[in-house]
Amino acid sequence: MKSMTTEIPKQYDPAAAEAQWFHFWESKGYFNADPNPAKPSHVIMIPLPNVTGALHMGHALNGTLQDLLTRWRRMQGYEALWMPGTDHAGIATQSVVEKRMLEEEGQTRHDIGREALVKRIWKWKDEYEARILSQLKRIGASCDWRRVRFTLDEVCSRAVRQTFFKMFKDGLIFRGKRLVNWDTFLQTAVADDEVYEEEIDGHFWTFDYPVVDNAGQPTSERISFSTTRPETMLGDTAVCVHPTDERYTHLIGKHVRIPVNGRIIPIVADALLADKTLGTGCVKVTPAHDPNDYACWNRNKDLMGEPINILNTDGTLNERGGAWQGVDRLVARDAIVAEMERLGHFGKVEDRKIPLKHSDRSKTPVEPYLSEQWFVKMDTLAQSAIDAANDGRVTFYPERYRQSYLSWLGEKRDWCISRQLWWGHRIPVWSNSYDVSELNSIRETIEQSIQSGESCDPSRKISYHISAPEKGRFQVLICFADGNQTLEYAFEQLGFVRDPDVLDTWFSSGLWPHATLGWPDTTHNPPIVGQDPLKPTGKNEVLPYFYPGIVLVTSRDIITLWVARMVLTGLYNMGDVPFRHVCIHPKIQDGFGQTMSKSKGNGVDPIELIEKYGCDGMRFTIASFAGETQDVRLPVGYECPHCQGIVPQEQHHLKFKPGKPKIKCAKCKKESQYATPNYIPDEGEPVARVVIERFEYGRNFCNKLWNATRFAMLNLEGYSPGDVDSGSFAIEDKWILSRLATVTDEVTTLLGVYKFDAATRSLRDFVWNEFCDWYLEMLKPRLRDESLKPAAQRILVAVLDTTLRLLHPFTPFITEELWQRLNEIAPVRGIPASTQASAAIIIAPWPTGLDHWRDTALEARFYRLQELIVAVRNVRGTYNISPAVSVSISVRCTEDVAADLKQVQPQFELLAKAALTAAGAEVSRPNASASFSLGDADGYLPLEGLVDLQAEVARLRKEADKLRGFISGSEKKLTNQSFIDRAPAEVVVEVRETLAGQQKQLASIHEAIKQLSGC
RNA sequence: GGACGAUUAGCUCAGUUGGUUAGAGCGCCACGUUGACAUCGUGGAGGUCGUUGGUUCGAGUCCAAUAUCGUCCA
Repeated sequence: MKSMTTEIPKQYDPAAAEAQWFHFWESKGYFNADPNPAKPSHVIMIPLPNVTGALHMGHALNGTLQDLLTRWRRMQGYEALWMPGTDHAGIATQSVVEKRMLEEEGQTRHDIGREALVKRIWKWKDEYEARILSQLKRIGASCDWRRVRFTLDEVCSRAVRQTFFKMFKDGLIFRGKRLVNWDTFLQTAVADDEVYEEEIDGHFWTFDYPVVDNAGQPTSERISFSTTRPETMLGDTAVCVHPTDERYTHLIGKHVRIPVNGRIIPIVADALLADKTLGTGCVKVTPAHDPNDYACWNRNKDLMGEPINILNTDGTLNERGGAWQGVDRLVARDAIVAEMERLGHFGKVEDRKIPLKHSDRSKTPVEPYLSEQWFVKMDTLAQSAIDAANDGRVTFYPERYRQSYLSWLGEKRDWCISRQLWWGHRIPVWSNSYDVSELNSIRETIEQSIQSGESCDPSRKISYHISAPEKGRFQVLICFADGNQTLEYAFEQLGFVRDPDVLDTWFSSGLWPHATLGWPDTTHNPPIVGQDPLKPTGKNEVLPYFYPGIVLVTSRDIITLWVARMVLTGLYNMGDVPFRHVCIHPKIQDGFGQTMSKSKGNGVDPIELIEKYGCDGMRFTIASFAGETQDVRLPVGYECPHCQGIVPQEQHHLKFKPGKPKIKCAKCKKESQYATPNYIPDEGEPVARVVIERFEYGRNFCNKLWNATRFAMLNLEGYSPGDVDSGSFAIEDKWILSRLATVTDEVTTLLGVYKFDAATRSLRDFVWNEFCDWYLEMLKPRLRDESLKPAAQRILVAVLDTTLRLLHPFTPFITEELWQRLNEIAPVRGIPASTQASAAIIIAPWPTGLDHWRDTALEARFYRLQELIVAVRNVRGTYNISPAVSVSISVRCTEDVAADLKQVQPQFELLAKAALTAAGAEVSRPNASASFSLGDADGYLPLEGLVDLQAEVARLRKEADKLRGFISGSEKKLTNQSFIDRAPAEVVVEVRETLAGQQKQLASIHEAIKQLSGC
């Protein structure tokens, strides 16, 4: 047993502990959560990371907080489930894979086809999912790994299919037109977050259109407008002026003729689109190719007629282009300018910088393009989610984020759910069109098919919609519920074709909270890795036990995209919200205030920091960031591989440059390659690795904790468990127990409202500034005294035990390591009565019921002692007295303070290297002594030969000056009649008392100055 | 353009309902390797709280305006 204590190394080795204990926890099944009627459940659904790439520090923060909460609740006795998984992330992933394919093989998706592309993306997904999950494990994530899900897996797919079917049947899904960002190079729509804006050199042309009379003949008037895209005039459906623009009011309702194609279009008034103060005040309206124009068209549909699409998918003009059909839009642009000039409708042209949206994938300009899309009707769904936040079923932390959630939902804009991609959940709708004469026969065919086959309830397998006839034809849309492949095939034989589009990624991730629990399956529990075949339960016990969850932990940018969708789909499918709390945490930025992201190339891999600072050090630091207000800025550095000097990251280091740029160390002047997501360093080449010095905060804290425990263990020789009579507690025992009780209460409360930063500070201050700096120091003499040692050991072990448990959610690995070591030396511990400690800290109970230790009066008394000791140290510092030299001190003070002082007399030597010679009201000032005053206690240090009279007087005068400042502030208040009259009585009393104390203190200092100066 | 947040010590950040002349970590200065810890200890220097105006007996804290930065939505 004794050998154990001497083996403990001086420094904590994070890598060893991390490898050992993660495996231990997982193999013991401590992460697993299963329905258990004896316990309340606590559920957190991970904000599923995209499989596009590896995780960065933003994810590490998110994961750390969820793990912290999960471990905390688990210790509190909850059946704590943290559900892991990843998102297929439609366009993002497909685009990464396509890009790589193009770079490495020169192939596009059209070269290899849908099936082959999807197969490749699955391969990519497998690789990155594995990487992501292993990163999460490295940060200590105590997810129930048996339950890991993927949005395209069987379980999630069933939920998607069922939700779509239900919505289709309920009439919530419809087809509609919408402007999308069209990539003419890749010939696909791209999402808003896949485009970036870039200024290009362009032109700003001014033309005019002739106003025509009712017969379509030109009048003498013309109306001028300017544009950067003249070719779109082929698709104009109106020109627009401001309704109060006097230049044009007489023209509103009249028409103009487009000179290049002769089409007659109306002049409309729209206050939102036209701006009197800009240019001519008149604009052309091309709803099919401009979002603002499209919005205008929506407001003025009746006046304009249908939007006119002039483009083919490859960016050439279509049949609406007339003479320019088949010509690329940019070539046509110049031709049309020339034609307008020839016809005499050209005004002028000027050069201008034009902000233009580009596709992130092809780097080519995108065209706004009107196309057919699928939508979900949002009115009632959005309202249900609004109600849930308004009536408190869903609460936001911090509260202000409720606003962005509500205002976004309040718009109730229909949700466009189709994407022209191959990677994702394919829309389960088949369509075909028929001549009106076939209407009855096709309806009959469908009805007959529904009745056929062995499937039970016909209304649950098929839902169809027949459109209103147009030009003698109508369209039939059929949505099949999951598991009707035979019917799908049968209808394909009839010529029905499945929609090629896939669903928006958020459609599936929005179902995450209930889909992962097996919904809509009511007869089986969701599958679990390692439990095969499924245990036949006859019902799904997991879903009702774990739904609804408790808290969603995420960052603010997906409140609308994801949080709102989960709430409304949860209400729609389950009839209840998916979680009660939404905890919004800060975003991680680099040293320049830019949010960390893969595309910016400024992301830092948490693994790099874990290897440098230890997982617990990383976690503790990151938890200390997670407050309610600010985002977190992390200045990054590169550690020179030659001399370990730190080169601060500069912005140019983040920009992608071809080749392998080097970084130069300012210290040793050597160059080296550096770690960046932009390239892989050469094999065997020395690399400057990423460091973030702020993480030393957590690493140092862990080392401190390690050594405090090490100290305890080195002093546990001969430890025996046993009861400790609280009557025998020394003042420092009572103090540390009172502080421990207070901190336990604080941390518990703070975690409950997701104030991780404050909880972390509270713990650090307690461990470092109270437990280590004061308590352990004061305990040293007792641990050397054989008669006092047994009780001191028991209290020390008990305090340490509780402290480790409080820290476990923050720093799981080091606390488990120390707990296990403590279990070998002191398995039975606790005060006043001792009990057998838990076999692992991860399942140890969270500290509760310590309130009876709290004693604020005692804490105040102890604070007076600390002040005294600090004052002595201050004097020592001033005179530069060597720590080897002991001084003596006498204190003039009240008898209460004297009694406390005498109790801690032995520690004075250790804490201030001062021998307390006398304490009490009768103590007088010795000659040639330095002194200090605390108001109700004055200390004297005889420093024969050490005291420099002049220096001491100067020091005291400085003190006195400072006091006078305080005093005049207090006096000023008390002589202010309005203060006396209007301030609350207790505040006035407080100021009076403060003033009295300050005056007393000043008097003591004056006395000392008087004596020293001998007058 | 709208909404929200931030602006406090050289750096990164706390500061709960307005109440002594504002705190922490890092960095800096001085001293110190005393058997838990130099990833350490002790002491110290250093901010008037972006700017302007207002409310109040009293403002870092509340209100208004303004500047700058960040984020989301247009």
